This record gives sequence, C-alpha cells and structure tokens, in this order.
Amino acid sequence: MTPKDVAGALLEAAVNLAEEGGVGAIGLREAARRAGVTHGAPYRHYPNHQALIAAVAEDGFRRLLAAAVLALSAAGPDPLQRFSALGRGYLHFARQHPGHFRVMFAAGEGRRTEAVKNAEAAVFALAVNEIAACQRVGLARPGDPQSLALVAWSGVHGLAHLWLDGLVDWIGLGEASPEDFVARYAAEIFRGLGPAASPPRPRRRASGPPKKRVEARKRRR
Amino acid sequence: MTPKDVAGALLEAAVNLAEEGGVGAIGLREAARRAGVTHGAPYRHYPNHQALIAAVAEDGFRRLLAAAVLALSAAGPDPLQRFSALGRGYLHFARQHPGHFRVMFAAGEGRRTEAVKNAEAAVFALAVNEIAACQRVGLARPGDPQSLALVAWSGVHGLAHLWLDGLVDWIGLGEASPEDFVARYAAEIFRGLGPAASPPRPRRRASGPPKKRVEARKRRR
DNA sequence: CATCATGTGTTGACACTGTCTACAAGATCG
DNA sequence: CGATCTTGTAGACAGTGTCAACACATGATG
Repeated sequence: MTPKDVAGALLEAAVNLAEEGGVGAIGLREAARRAGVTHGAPYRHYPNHQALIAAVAEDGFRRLLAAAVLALSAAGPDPLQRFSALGRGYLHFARQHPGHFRVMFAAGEGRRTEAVKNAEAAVFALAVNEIAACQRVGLARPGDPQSLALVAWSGVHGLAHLWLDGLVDWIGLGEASPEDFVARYAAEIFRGLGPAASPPRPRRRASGPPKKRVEARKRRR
Repeated sequence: MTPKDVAGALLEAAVNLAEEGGVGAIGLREAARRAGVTHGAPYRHYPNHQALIAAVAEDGFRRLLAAAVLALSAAGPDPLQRFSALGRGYLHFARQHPGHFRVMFAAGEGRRTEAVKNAEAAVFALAVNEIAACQRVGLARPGDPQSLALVAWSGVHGLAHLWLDGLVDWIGLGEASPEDFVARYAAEIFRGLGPAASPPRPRRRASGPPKKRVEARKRRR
C-alpha cells in the first residue's frame, strides 16, 4: 500500500460499508471520511456515486474469481468433484460476504459497467469449462456447455440469494451441515428432480485416485 | 378507491417508483408528492422509509401469488405442465416488473418484515404443493417436497435474477423465444445435468391435448 | 350542547447526502 | 523558471429522511 492510494482506500472503505449495511450504506462522504480525505476528494477517482458502487461490485467479482480458482486448484482431478467445489465456493463466498455479494448483483442503470460484466463473465467461464470437462468424460449430458452452465449457475445463484434472504433457514437444513447441504444440492442439480433414472452406471474411466462419490452416504448430525 | 386513501396512494406511488428506478428510487418525499400530500404525511401511515419499501415488497409477493394462482388455474391437470406453468409465471412476472421484483428481494435490516416473509412463504407453498402432486403420480422422485421445491425454486429464482442482470441475453437464447427458453429450462431442472438416463419413458396418462416435447431440437451455429 | 381526545395533514426545522464550482498546493515537463 | 496538469480542500446548493409543533376534523363523553 503506497503512502497515498486514495482510490484504493476509498474502495476498501466502500467495501467495508457494503459488508456492514449493503448497497444503501455505501456513501461517498462516509467513504471519504473513512479514507481520511474530504468529501470532495472521491470525485477525483470516481465520477459519481454509482461508479463507486460499480467498483465495489467489480472488486467482488474479482475476489470471487480468485476464490473459485483456489477452490478448483484444491479440488483434485475428478470433474464432478471440481464442479461441486465450484458451487461450494460460490455459496461460501455469498454467505461469508453477504453485503458484498448483494452489491455485485444489485444492478441499476449506471452500475452495470462493462468492467463488471467482464469480471462476471470470467467467473461464468470457469463454470462453463468445468461443465465441458464433465461432458468429456460422460458425466454430463451433451449439449451447449454454456446452456448447461447457465442451468447450474442459476441454481447455485438462486440458492445463494434465497439463503441470504433467510428462506433456507426457514425451511431448515434438516440435520445437514451447510457444507453437506450444498454438496447435496450440487448433486441434485445433476440428478434432476425427475423420477429415479437408471441406477448409477459405472463411470467410464475416471482419473487415477480412488474416486469417492459425492452423494448417498450417511450424513452425520 | 375511497376519496381519501392516502396509504394506498402512497403505496401505489412507491410501486411506480420501484418500477421506474428500483429500490433506490423509492423516496418518501417523492411518493408523497405523487400522492398529492405533503412530505410529512407519509409518517402517519409508514413509520419510516424502510417500512414503505417493505410494503412495496409485500405488495409484490401478493401480486406474484395472484399471478401464480391464475397461471395454475389455466394450466390444466397435468402435474408437470402445472409445475412448468408456475415457473413460467414466476419468470414472466420478474421480466414484466423487474423493478418491483428486485425490491421484493432487496433485503435489509428493517425491510424483511414478518409480513413480507409470510407473503413469500405463501408463494413457496404453491411450489411445494405442485411438487408433491408430481411425486404422487411418479413424475418427481420421492423425498421431502420442500427440499425438492427449494431446488426448483432456486433454479427459477436464480434464472430470473441472471436474466434481469442481462446474463441470459449475453449468452443468448439461441433461436428460442423467451417462453420456449423458460419451458426448456423447467424441463432441464427435472432432467438434471447428468448423462442421459433412461429413454423418455411413456408418461403414464398425460392430459388430453397432444403433448409437444420441449427438448431435443437442433441448435444453430 | 360543550368539551375533550384522537387521528390525520401541514409546516418548518435539522442533519445528512450527492454534486458542482472555485481555489490551493504540488508534481511534471518544456 | 514558468506553465500545465493532477489531486485534495472548502463552500455552496438542492434534495433526502426524520422529527416536533401546529391546525383541523371527527367522534365520544360529561
């Protein structure tokens, strides 16, 4: 942190404000106050209020991308595990930074900058990649991977929102821990809601290590 | 409309404001202006700003419920069709009233009133009912219907958000109309992303009209 | 009927916000 | 050096949420 990085300090303050009180809590004057500058200074770095919010959103997508890449790198080679890790990471991020997460998707006129869209597209591209990997080994049905990824992402994204809004808690997780709950949810996206199909056919040639299934074993408390 | 229903006029004005500019556009003074009263009058009907926003959200859930009931009543007896109609109605509402829809889920401290939660729960209950109906005729796999409904609703809800945020347009609908796209999406939730399971077994006793399949057509480019 | 109390709308004030303009200090560079 | 550009400051303005004081109607109660 260079001695005078006002733009960065403002962004950091705005992120904290978002974390504390959501989009509505992001204020130019308050951010300036926390950054130790006067109320006019922000206008040298952000043209207006919306731009600061957009910067917070973009920063959020960047952090989410970093978290997702990290989760993938720790997930091992099994495509289904990797995909599940992606969803887990997404929901973990949303639950750990609810305010920031909300700002990312609190769109508006000026807020949905090109930079925000690009940052979001980068995250989405990760999901498309993993879906395509699943398709290559026959773990996902064929078809446009972008369409499949959209289905998957919609599910995870919607669950994140509903969770933040308290619906999941209202329904209850049952006896499952949040992590188990999410893993089960990812499995359900693959399985679908329809009637039980064919019995789980033996996978054709998964990667080296002993593959462990994500679903269907006893779950503790 | 009784000659003096200030509360209703304020709510209507606030709904219009939400429709025009989202949550941030809902203002007590502007609503009062549009309702033809002075800036202090709203405080006789809503204790503060957040309460007015919460009222808008609650009103939105009420309208959504009405639309969903209407869609169900026009959907015929086939459980899968009914469930699809529910999803279609949800997305139709979101796309037709994007501002209002966003307010419904723009949660915050004071905004998520008990009344809002109840209105939301009523809508969710509809989905649970339909899922249970699908289960009864073997069109959905067994299990806690609330859990299955959560999966379905997450998907539809997330798709609605992503659509409003422009991601769907960015990916492209292909050649499908929005209606076809949504119907296909609903079918995909049931089918899941996993590899093609059993060949589509003949449904047992579908409703009268010739059923047309929503899936499996060529996609361009 | 006269007299309250209660509910509703108005008015004016306060602190706060986003935004703009004018100005001061410092860096950059011909 | 002097000119120009960048960055931060200070003050103003309109607009906002919120509150207290006031005005006026309505209806109940003695």
